[in-house]
Amino acid sequence: MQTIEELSDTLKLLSDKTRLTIMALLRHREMCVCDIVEILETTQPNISQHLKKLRMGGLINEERRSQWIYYSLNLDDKDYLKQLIDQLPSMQEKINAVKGCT
Amino acid sequence: MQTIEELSDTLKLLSDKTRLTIMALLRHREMCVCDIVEILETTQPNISQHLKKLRMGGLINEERRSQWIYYSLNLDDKDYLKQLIDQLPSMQEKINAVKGCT
DNA sequence: TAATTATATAAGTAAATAATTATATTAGTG
DNA sequence: CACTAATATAATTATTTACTTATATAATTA
Repeated sequence: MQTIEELSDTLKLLSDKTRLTIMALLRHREMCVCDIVEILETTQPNISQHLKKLRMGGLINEERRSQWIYYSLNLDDKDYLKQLIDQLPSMQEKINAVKGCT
Repeated sequence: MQTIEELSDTLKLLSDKTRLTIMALLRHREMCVCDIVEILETTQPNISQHLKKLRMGGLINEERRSQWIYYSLNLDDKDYLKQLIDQLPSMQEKINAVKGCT
């Protein structure tokens, strides 16, 4: 159970198409910023800012490994959000289509 | 399964605090516009416009009965949204606190 | 340590949108 | 039919926000 304000803030995070696509990507595997930038074909600051919002909203985890920072879903305690994310189409084709940024 | 765009549009509808509160209210029972206006303490056009968006997004039903138009949830085929709405706190106290608009 | 790669932050701009005020529509009633 | 009540629509305004461009930080490597 949460307040209406908490839930609306969370849904606001997920209601942006770019951020929702990031969540769809991370459903497949953790990714670093450059992976996401390449797949979504946008600028690095754009993705970086969206990731920051998702992280501050508690929806993703961040972990630095040398020069890369990996992001992953953080929904283990949020079943009602997992159900949402499960509605999203597979991003596997898009993931396969790029070569990786390293 | 839906497109990312469809889901983000739906979440945008639910990410507004006023609209999410309307959904929380309708979880208890169908309501006419004046009920909601009274409970949320805002203007009639404001609520009317939010209801229109929710209706056009397929999230609520509309039914006229003489001069009143009653709105109710339309989530029977959307389990992943029902779970969301179930996260919302009860509005029973707020509903009890008003006298009804008729 | 200079150069490079990956990422973050800051500032500015343009577009989207919630709320307000004013007006129109629809239905019931004397 | 005039009047009132319930609701919708239109237009305006103010706020929010996504994206861009420019710059800063952090880690790696030659």
